[in-house]
Amino acid sequence: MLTPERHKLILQLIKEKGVVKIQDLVDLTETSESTIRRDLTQLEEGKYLKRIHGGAARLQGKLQEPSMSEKSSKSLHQKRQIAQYAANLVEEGDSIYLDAGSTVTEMIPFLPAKEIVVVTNGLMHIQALMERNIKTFIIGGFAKEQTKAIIGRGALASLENYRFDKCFMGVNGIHPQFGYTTPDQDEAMIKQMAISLSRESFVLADDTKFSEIAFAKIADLHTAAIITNELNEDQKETYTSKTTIKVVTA
Amino acid sequence: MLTPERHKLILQLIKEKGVVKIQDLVDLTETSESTIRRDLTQLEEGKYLKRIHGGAARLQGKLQEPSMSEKSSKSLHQKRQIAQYAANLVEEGDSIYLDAGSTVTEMIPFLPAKEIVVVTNGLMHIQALMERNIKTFIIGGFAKEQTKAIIGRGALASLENYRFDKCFMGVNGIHPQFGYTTPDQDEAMIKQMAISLSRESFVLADDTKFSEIAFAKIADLHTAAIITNELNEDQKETYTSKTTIKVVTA
DNA sequence: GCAAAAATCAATCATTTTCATCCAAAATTA
DNA sequence: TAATTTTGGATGAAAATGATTGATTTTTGC
Repeated sequence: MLTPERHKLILQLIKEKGVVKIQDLVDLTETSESTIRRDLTQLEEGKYLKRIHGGAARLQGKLQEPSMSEKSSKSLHQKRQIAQYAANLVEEGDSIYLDAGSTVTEMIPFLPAKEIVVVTNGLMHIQALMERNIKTFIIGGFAKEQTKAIIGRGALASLENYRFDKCFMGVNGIHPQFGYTTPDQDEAMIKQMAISLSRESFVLADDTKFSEIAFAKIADLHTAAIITNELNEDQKETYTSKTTIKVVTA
Repeated sequence: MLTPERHKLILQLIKEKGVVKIQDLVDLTETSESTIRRDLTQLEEGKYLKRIHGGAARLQGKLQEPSMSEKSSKSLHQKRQIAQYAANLVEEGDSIYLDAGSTVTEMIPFLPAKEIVVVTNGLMHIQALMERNIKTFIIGGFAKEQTKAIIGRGALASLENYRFDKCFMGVNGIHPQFGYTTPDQDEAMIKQMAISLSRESFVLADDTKFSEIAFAKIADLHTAAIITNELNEDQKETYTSKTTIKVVTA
């Protein structure tokens, strides 16, 4: 049984029954426990389910509020610093792409409102963008609940119609060898496409993010910068040495 | 039986009956007394129940059911009635289009969740649809702030890729001569296109809505129904005489 | 009311199940 | 063919489980 088939089956079972046991999945798919475990790990990384001892469970609807721990923490402050730096890169008249993701959302309050056009696949961004009266386009496609992102074949086709001066990407992690990474292949494809449609690409990464499906090998980023902070000299070396990208400390 | 399943079962039983005996839980879950005791200890720590000698009991004190606040306005009640009627028209396996608008939003809680696919241009719908785990696609295009609708050339192009079994339209008004009306030409075009892509079309209109740019002449609706209520006999005559549409009173 | 009997309890331990990790074989791709 | 990806099995660690023990609480019989 092929990987996408198994994933689909697992998700369907979880949707129906709420929980599913690993052994049942092994029997059903006629594969090994190892394989099912890998599947579950991947699906959990993509925020499609929650692993529990003995199997997996549907994760309940709302993502919990950002807990105090995180809200007040250094992490948020960092995110905002980076976001502000990134937003200042946008010039009046620019057409930009904003990737789905919480770090990118933080950019919106700092964007120059006049005369810019924003295209996004992030449902979370829409409200904030409209409140600032920014001309906003959303790409069409499948709405993924967990990340509030538009993904899928349709989304790729929809995205193809645009060109951007700059695009801004969130990442789940940065891997020295594989580039910027995100756990979900579908989201990775969208990111890749957006980068290819953009004159300049920027990756927003706070240093908590410093490994899964690479959505852009560093070589694919023609003109790009990792916008981050508190990167130590070793890390800087690692990334800058591989290509011509800039590492900016906000 | 997996731990979360047992926990869920225990909580459900306690919710229903107020108290539950350990031995009953042992029999029901086919596990050992030790396991149930551990479960109860954990659930008590999480403040989900109170342990008592021989079992566990619901803890009183807090969460009350939703208050009176919501269920007054007659208009809302009407809208909901209509919405519920419309939602019942959707069958499992249907692919449907939901037009942007508050009346249509009301349909979502009543939709059969299984196996349906929803396409929409209504940003307001997305959250509710995703919460119900309904496969949701949004069309791409310009995000209009006032109505939280996706519109424009891009939206039309995006919409073209779909076909629907049924589509559900909100309207601003109904005009005897011009048909269903909406004030915005862009939105009207989207509506018209959706109707042309759909095997059956339904218009949701409470009687406060019974005249600007017609988005669909009655003749354009092949198979369609106005779903409304408290329509008087004169009005009924006016609309039914013009074409084969049905007027349904919810 | 009181003591014996019964039931329930927390704590501990051995067993079983599940887990992450590693490695080699198979399958797929270049 | 070589290189990469996917798979399945093996390993020891970690977690969950079930039985046992003796203490504590409740019930029973008087």
